[in-house]
Amino acid sequence: MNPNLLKGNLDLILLAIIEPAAIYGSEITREASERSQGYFDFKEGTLYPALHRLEKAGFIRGAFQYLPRGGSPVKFYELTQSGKKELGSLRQAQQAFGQAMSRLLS
Amino acid sequence: MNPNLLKGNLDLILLAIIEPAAIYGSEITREASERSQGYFDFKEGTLYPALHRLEKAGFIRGAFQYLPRGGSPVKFYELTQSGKKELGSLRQAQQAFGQAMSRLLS
DNA sequence: ATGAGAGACTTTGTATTACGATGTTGTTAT
DNA sequence: ATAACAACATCGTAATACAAAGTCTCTCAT
Repeated sequence: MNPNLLKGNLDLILLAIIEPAAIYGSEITREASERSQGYFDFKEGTLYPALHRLEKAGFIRGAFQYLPRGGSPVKFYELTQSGKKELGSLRQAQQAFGQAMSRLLS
Repeated sequence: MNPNLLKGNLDLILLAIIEPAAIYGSEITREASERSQGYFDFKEGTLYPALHRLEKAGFIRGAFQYLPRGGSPVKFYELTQSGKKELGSLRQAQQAFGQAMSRLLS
């Protein structure tokens, strides 16, 4: 996979995955891989800095929490109000870009 | 427009525009803008380095040529054989990425 | 109790790339 | 001759995916 194709789309993907319910890091990677039928496989160096970026921007909020199955606490992320707005914007931007691309390539 | 969305797609766009017939720099920008109904507006600092990169990679071949209407000679680019292959690969990669994205976002 | 191991998270450094800004060159018009 | 212009070139910067290495906390077998 061309890494550059992901640029600018990663935030959208992450926000979209977090949107329906709070979820933690590693699960995001699994979810992304599952939903895309194995196409996406986020590396740790990709995922975590991106989550931090989104949290710092105020689009998501993270909190450590213990899992029922035990083990170390994991960091659950959920969308903030501004994150929902951002998700809408990103969806729209992506659609516009896609349209422009398909017009251009046809 | 989010500049990052363009990352990884610029090469595809340029090769696709150059494919049908040899064309020079500024005209590529005009063509891209026209075909995308004004969505794309490549800056010089975006276009020319990208063309150089593609030329260096052997995907396109450039040659200065005079225009009928006079003026300074402009650099016409055309696709090489390997450039046609690359264009095919990029089209395919972009389609796969798009599919993965739509699956993930739906 | 203790050490090994695993799972989740963090951080650092690197390469790529779009882009703004500035400069250069050759041509034409005044 | 000078100015204006179009096309092309180049440099520095910021953003970002990613590989690699490290840390931390808990669990489990010995």
